[in-house]
Amino acid sequence: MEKFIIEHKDCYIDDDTSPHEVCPMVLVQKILSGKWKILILWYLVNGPLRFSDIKRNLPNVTQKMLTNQLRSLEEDNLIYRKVYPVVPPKVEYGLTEIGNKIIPVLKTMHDYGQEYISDIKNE
Amino acid sequence: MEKFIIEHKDCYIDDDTSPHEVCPMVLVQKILSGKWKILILWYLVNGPLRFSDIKRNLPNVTQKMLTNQLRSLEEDNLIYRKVYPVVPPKVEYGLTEIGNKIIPVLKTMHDYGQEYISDIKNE
DNA sequence: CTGAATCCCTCGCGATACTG
DNA sequence: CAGTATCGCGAGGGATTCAG
Repeated sequence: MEKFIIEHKDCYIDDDTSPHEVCPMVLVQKILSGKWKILILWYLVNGPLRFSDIKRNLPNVTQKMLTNQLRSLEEDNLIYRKVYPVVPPKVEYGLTEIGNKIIPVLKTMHDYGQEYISDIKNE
Repeated sequence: MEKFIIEHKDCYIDDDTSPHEVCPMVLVQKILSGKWKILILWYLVNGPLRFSDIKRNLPNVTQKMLTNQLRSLEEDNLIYRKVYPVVPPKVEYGLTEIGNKIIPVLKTMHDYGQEYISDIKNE
């Protein structure tokens, strides 16, 4: 919970009894904030991938940003990072247990995105 | 679709047949990017609210930012803005039709947030 | 009450180059 | 292949003031 010292006053939506409680929505907002986070997660749904695999499918991300976002997701325990001591280096990223639990969120997002697109087109 | 001229190359996840197609996940990412968006939407789930009502429950947001985020959500057609010609001014914000469709996403997010919190606590 | 207008600054993000 | 290291820009965000 280190990173998520969230002031309860950030959000009065969940009228939690205890003060200084974490608001779930604020938490999710923080976890998913970042230009490439949900795309990375979405891409890992089908199984672990190597760094280059992820990068290949997110052509507009720079190495720095990809590393950055992966580290952040790793800190939040959504993904794991496994280094194979081989040469050339091989690093694998995959969803953790708690990372897998976010899949429904991603799926719902994807459904909404498609619905949004078709709704707009039909105007 | 004005705002969402999304290069297909941003995302190879949905292997759409047509090039320059919009990736649903990129779309959702753009729609929800912003520090207060999902909190505002989540708060409007229970019905329309006045500006001051929203502000009261998001104590750390400034007037400028709240206005800013509301305008953005309005541009994306997620919320409507209704001005009552009275004095003092009364402005009401509520979910549009396409805004209502995002509720499942918010609910799933909220569930995940709670699960995340309890999982962390049990470590 | 609900804004708009300013000023200002952090930091997210990108471009580029270098390493084991 | 999978990273670090630097530099720097610009947007996102915050504090304050003014207005209808």
